[in-house]
Amino acid sequence: MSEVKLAEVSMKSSLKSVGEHGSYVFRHNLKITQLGKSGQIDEAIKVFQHMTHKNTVTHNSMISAFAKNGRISDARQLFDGMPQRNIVSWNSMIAAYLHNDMVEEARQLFDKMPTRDLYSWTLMITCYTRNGELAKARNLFNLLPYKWNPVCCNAMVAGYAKNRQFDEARRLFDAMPAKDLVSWNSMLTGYTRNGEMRLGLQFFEEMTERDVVSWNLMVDGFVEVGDLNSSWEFFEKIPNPNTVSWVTMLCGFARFGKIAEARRLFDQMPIRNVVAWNAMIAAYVQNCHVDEAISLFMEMPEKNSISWTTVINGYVRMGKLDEARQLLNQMPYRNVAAQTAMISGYVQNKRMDDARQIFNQISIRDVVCWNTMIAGYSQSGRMDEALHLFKQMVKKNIVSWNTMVAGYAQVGQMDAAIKIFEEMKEKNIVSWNSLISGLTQNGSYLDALKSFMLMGHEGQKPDQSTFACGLSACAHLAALQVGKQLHQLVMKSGYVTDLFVSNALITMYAKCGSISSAELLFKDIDHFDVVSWNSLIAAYALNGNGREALKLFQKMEVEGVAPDEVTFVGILSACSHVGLIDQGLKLFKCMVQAYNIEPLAEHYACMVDLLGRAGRLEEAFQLVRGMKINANAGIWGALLGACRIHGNLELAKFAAEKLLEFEPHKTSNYVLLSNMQAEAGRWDEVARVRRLMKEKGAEKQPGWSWIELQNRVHAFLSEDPAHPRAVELCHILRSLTAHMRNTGDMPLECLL
DNA sequence: CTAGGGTTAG
Repeated sequence: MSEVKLAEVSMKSSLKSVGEHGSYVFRHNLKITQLGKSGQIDEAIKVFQHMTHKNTVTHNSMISAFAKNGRISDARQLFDGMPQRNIVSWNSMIAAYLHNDMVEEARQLFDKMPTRDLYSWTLMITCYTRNGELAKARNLFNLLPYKWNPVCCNAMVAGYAKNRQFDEARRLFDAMPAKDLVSWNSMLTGYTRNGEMRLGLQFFEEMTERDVVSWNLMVDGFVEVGDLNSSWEFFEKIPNPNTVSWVTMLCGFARFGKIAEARRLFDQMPIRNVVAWNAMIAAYVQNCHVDEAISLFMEMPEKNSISWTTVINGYVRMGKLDEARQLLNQMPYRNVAAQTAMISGYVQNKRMDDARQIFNQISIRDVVCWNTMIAGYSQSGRMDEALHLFKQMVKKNIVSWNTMVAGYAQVGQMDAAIKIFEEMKEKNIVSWNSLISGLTQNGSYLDALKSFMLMGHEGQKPDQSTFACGLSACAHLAALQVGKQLHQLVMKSGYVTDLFVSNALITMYAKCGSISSAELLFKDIDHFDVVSWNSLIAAYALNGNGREALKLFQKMEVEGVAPDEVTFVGILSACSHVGLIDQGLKLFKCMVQAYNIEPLAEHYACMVDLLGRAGRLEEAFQLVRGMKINANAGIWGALLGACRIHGNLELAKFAAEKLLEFEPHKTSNYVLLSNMQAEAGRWDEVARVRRLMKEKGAEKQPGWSWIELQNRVHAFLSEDPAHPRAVELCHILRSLTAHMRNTGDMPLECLL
């Protein structure tokens, strides 16, 4: 009721202004609309602010101008502060949200608005279909009194078609009493944008009337599926190609590296607008011709913010950060996209302080900008700063959440990662993969597999990354049966050809001791990479088949595949396991001299192990002392182990002390040292080590063990009374230990 | 001033 009155008042006031200042207001309203459409938002604001008389239409025009330039919060502020609102004001604000992908806000406004018209309903239907909520869109559509209005109907057809509901779209399309060109093109868009070019072509031939949009859709559709020949064939047949047609074809060439063809098109174009110039510059940037991009940028008559952003991105891609920064500084109206490109450049080069400086300059930041910054901090391991920004963010999207999960996982803070993951309202495949890969990388293999299962229950299908992580977890658990099941799933899913997956499969079979399956898989791979070779080499090394590992290494050299640092970790450990001391030393030398690979801590650990096992402790120690890099726990652990075997107490003490600097909480290190002291009868030292252990707060870490039974992985915590069959288990274990003692097989813990 | 297809470029 009150709204009707309000509308009347608004009507009266606008009639009044027509009388007194009519042409003045009308002129300026039009100006605002034009400036808004052409991207000159600052000019539009100036006109708005200087107007002496404004009416509701003035405000509505300004809302649309803001919306078209991404200034959604300004639009809303204006909407909220308007003296009077009519139905167009509401519709314009809903449209503003729709065009800025803020479907939820649009819906809230739609629910609140006092009266609705055809515009409102059509807007909302589009909102729902953009969000994939087709049922809700259809419900609205069915309620409409004027649903056979072609505009409204087209919105529904387009919604179905874009969401691959071709049958529903077609049914509605066929039922339409009055079809226009947009109706036909709406259907066609569904096919071409979804890569269904067979159906698209069929439909295109059915069309009684076509315009340049229809043709452009076909050209772009063929580009999308990588069929450049058909694309070109259609492009040449377009009766009156417009700039969009030319640019679409140009981009098609650029995407497939045909830069000369793209340039030829650019030169032949009858009209070159800013978009065309930008497309050509982007074509050069995509194909790493930054110099050409720059010279074209200099030449172009009129530059917009996209032109600047493209060349800045070009420099960033080539790692020329200073040049990029210079351009950014020269840019007349710096926008978020350009600034974000710069931030992303700094982030990639771990220059977080420079990135932060740019970030702080930006007044209105978008999600991408925030996410880039957060990703930068998490990739640098600065999770506190990442979290600080994350909490400050008002509008987070799924990428923001995923970045945090991955960041915490990377620095080993899995509790924090899980907490963020569980707080997520919406999860996608990346969210799950971040969690599962985090669990795998941090040694929680069982939880990784559990999450893999849970993901399936929640309706998310695994992709190549999920499979690679799941298989890696199986490898570490030596869970052959579960691994085989994953293999089955991989084959059904069609990811068998993925190199990461194939390599993970090889490693899984190898670590589960099924070396023949690993070999079989290796033979089946079409295009292997160095990782495939490494996987099988490591497989042989792990299974004590050092000679086979070395043979494979030779074969790899014969086939011209350059080994990398991981390859050498594999073959050096193979040599160590089999006791090929001289061979190992030779290969180590060869790695440095012939392959120019700087030895990593892992390589030194292998060498220490190799020399240590052979009793050449002094040599091993000299090797460690001569290293350019810092020693790590692996190296000192290997040395300590060797000292243990050969009873060198002095060196053991030294190695143990170093080792405890890295792993002060690991009980087994103290136990090893204490046992050695005990064997030597140094009881005072034994007591000292025990004391040290208490001081450092090292506690006995519960040992997890696992076993596969009937295709399920069962986990056991040592001294776990909670296990339903603990008593039974202990009984069996005791008899097994006794049996092993009798037969001479010593259980592991008796060796310590 | 607000709604449907196409807007190709960052």
